[in-house]
Amino acid sequence: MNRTQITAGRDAHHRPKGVAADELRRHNLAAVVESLHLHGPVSRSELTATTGLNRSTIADLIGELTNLGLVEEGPAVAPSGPGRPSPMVRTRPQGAVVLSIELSVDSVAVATVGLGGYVYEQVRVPRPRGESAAETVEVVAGLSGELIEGLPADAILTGVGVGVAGVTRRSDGFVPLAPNLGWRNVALGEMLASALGLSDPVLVANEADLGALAEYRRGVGAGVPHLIYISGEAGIGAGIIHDGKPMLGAAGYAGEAGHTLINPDGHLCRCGATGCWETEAGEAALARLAGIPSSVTGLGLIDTILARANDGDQKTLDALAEIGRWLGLGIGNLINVFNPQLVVLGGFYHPLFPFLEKAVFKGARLGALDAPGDIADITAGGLGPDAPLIGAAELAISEVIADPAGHTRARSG
Amino acid sequence: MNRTQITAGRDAHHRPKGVAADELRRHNLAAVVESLHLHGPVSRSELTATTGLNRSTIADLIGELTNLGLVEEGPAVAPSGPGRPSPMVRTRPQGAVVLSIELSVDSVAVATVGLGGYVYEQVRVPRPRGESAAETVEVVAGLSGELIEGLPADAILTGVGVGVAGVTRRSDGFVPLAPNLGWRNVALGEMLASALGLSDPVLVANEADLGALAEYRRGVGAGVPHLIYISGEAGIGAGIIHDGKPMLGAAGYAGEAGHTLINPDGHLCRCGATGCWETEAGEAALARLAGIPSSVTGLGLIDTILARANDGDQKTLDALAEIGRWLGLGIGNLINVFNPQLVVLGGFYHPLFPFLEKAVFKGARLGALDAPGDIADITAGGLGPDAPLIGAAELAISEVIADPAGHTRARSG
DNA sequence: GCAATTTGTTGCGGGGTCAAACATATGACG
DNA sequence: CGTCATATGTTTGACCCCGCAACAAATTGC
Repeated sequence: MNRTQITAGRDAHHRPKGVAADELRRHNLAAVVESLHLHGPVSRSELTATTGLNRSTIADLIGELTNLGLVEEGPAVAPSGPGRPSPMVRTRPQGAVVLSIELSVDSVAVATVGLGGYVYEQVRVPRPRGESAAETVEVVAGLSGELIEGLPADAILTGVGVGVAGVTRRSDGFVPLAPNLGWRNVALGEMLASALGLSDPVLVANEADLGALAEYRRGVGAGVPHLIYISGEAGIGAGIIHDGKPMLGAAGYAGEAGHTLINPDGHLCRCGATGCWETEAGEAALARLAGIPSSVTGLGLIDTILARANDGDQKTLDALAEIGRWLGLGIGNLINVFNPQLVVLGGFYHPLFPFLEKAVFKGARLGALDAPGDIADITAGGLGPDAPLIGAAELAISEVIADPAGHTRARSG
Repeated sequence: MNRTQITAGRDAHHRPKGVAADELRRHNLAAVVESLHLHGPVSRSELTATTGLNRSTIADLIGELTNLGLVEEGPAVAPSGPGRPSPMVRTRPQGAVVLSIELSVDSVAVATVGLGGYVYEQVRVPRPRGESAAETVEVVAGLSGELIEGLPADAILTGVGVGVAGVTRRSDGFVPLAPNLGWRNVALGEMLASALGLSDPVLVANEADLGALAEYRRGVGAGVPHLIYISGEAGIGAGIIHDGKPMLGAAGYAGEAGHTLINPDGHLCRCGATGCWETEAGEAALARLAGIPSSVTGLGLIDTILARANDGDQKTLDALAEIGRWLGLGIGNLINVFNPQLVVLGGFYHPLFPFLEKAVFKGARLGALDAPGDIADITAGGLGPDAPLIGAAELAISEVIADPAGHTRARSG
């Protein structure tokens, strides 16, 4: 038995911060806006119930939000029982509109989205593999300009969200590595900001992370606080929502699951290693197993596979089962490590899911620890190919939600 | 181009909560106590600087904490320059003492720890493999009684923290599965609560999760908000700190990395699968490769290995290199997926680290994506074998920190 | 011993929420 | 069709919490 004072670690620079009263107001405004943004119009009295705040406080908050142009009150709906009807509160989409951009391997998409999730307009155009960052940015800037032109006169643009198929640094929108786009060390945030000519901040994030955010907020995973989104494009990426918040890691590179080792005796990967998850379960593996030349990629490949599978072509079905098996094994690993409630499949796994499903479940069960009754569900995404685009909008809108007063005040001054 | 309203998901039951003024006070009290608990005594003026709160507010907070018996002020230390000296503030250990318990495969340990990390007493006794939960609980309850007897008269016991080498459900301390202890469906929390005869809540958590917490709060990872702790006992477990908070997953089973697939052509695992991480890098693999009979386990095995390695026995060194290689490959996978700043090795990897280090780094580099300059560091733990025990204390003390006033009020009424 | 400096202390004011009283709008009932 | 019960918006006052400013106290340096 000993008796000692444990000394605190040397490099301990985390110091808890105090909080003043204005922080409280900001939090409560955010709670109201978030509730309306995610769950749509509700009556005032429902808001008091869900937030736990007092009637008078809610009235005050809604008053401020109305003045900010973010919220408006409609006529009361007839309640079920007696009592004074409570007016419906809803977001005012034009009060905060964001531009959302998705840069995928085979296409780029742009949308204008208002608070509450109102999509004003949306375009997607193909992108040739190998196009440079500068070229892609130019295309996107052109589309963006058109969409912004098309907005109503009273719409207030408050931010830009960008999803890109690569490793991103969120602090400044720098993309050190996007192997499937063929980009390296691209200052994407800056490039887009100057090409768009907007004063608004440009928030850049990884495509899979945004897919996860979108499916969590508006897709099959709505309200499921622990989920993983698997994005199958040229490579494999994962986006993780943990306890309702995006899990990004120290530098924002979390979820780079494509190059985790799963089969030391497997195939050689472009990354130099052998048996990465994406060499066994990715697009290239699918083409290889299905006997389709590697020159056929992206949508062309998936359409071919899908057509053959629907025709009952055995070689294709076998290839899909093998891909599904490896996909499932990798998912089992992620389930063990993250303990999610739900795994959502996006990218090209989405259209192929009916043919993958059985093998995926089998593979995942094999790997996942048998904590009884707690196996996560696996499903195809609810938003289809637009998940990352919607996620990019949500990313930008989150800034408004986090500080409704501050955000709107900043652009009037 | 289309024009639609995205509908929010059907099952969306997350509703943001509002916050009142008392929540603010609680937060600020917690900030002060946490700062003192983690970083030791500081002057009042330093507290105003680190928390960002006003002088008068800090005075008020310290006054309340002093009345609660959680904090005391000492004489002022001579400052460097001119000006009125500021009194030192420190935790009052006896104001909140917790009992911490660790149930490992080969030993059990008990300690009494006061606020600020003051260890009153600490015992560790061997545990025979195969001992039942009831037997282990009885042993632990006996030790706990002695340690509680030995506390000063004015010490106030506020909680119990338990670390156990198995899958745990935090809500009620239930252990559905602890394969390395040979336990299944054990209501450990309830058993300990009644055996100890204390009214305090018993918080049960996974050993690796607590190791991570301990190393983050008081070990080599102090202040490093993104770290992974790898616990090598009979199996392998991982505890994850993400953004300064334990990452537990939906049901608290996150980090069960031992049974992730890493080598489909590897050895058969007790879990029924083939090529799990722990069959390639765990204790059993070490014994197998070093040519030591499987009857030798735990400390006996490690001591033997260590002795032979120190003698320069080539077979043992080769075995360690092979273990280290697989350990590194698995760590590389975790790095890709979590993007931590630091990986801390605990359990039997701790004493063996000098012999594993080279192979571990090599293996981890192989798997980890080459985002330049962002490779996580890998190191042996700073707290040695007691990390989970310290973590269990931190877990229980966290309850006091989170709500200093509420917690102490509860036990006077 | 006096000025400069830093910090504790005290009193006041403002922001934010809550509780209670009052006003208003609806349904139910005779 | 009027009254009552019910639910909810509105207004007012109170309380809590924090920041600010003025003042008091304790130390250094000259």
